[in-house]
Amino acid sequence: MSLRHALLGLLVDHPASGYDLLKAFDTSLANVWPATQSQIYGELTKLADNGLIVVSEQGPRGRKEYTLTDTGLAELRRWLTQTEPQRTTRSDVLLRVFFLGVLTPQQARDYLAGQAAHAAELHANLKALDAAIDWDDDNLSVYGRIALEYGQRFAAMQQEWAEWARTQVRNT
Amino acid sequence: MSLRHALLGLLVDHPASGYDLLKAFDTSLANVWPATQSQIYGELTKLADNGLIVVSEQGPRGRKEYTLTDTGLAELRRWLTQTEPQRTTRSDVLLRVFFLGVLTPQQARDYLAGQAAHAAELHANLKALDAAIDWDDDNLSVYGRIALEYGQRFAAMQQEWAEWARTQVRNT
DNA sequence: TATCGACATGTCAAGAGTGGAAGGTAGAGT
DNA sequence: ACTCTACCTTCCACTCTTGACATGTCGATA
Repeated sequence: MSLRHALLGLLVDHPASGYDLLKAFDTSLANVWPATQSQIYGELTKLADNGLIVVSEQGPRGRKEYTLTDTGLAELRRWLTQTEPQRTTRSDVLLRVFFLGVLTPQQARDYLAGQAAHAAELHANLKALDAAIDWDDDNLSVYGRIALEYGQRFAAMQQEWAEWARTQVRNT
Repeated sequence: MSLRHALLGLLVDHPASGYDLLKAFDTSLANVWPATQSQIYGELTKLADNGLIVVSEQGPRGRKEYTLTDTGLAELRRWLTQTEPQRTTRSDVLLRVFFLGVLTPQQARDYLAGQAAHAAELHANLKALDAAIDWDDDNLSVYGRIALEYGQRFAAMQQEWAEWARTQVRNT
């Protein structure tokens, strides 16, 4: 249900087409709320049907540019302030940990080492990204920076945890 | 699909009915891979159709106890060693951060403060749970402990991040 | 001028996940 | 004897998500 609001949020700053939004999902939002093309186009149609956005301009190649309506902005604000974020997350990585007992200790350690390596790589990438961006004082920068910081802390935590976990697996 | 393998994993130690498994999902696995009753019963039927589990005993009240087959155990091992965990997670909490700019700085800080409080509460609960459990040296204990440690570190990280983030939001 | 890559949207099938209704039994306590 | 609770399963309707297929146009460049 958040996809709807993610689209509204992206349309706050400037109108955009489904194609534009698709790219936004593939880049900046990819690590937070991935979405496919079919989902985005479908949701945009529904959003327009419900009057939360409108087609403000038609471009070449059938391009339809959507603009947020007042109703849409109000709905976005309502979502942010009146509803609780859903905190039920699924972690495939962690789920597997519960069942590592069916493998040999060596295999279990390999798995954890793999996760540590993956987290380390992600951390390095995010750090580089952070350094590469020229952060301003505007809203987008402030909140983008906060989100990126989350990613970095999360990756660091995962790496440390996986490395620690590896040492906990003894040859029984 | 991970639900399938979660069920196989739970059946490794001992046979269980859908009802038993439902309770397992509601308690220990709730924070890692939540699942509803409809999903579990449906998946068990499919698993049995495919020979990964078998009905080993019929009890009172239509109770069907499932046991893992050799094929099922092999599939679980294959999943753990041959397939990569899916790392695409969705975070509603973080998604909202991207759009806090449409609120007033005060509202944004309130949101972050709420997340910090929530994480603090979760951390305290997990810490208490950790202290309450009498950890052994067996596999279940080792990997259960590792998973719980993840939860604690994650909660702590979220709390620290949210508190830090709150200080980043200035009155512009 | 031909063609290729980026632009741009639509649709469909299948699987995953949610929430609830419906139906029924065994056993424990009053 | 009665009733209540916990036990136990099946089915359904709906939404969300994925992945693939289909279709076509604009603009640059060789």
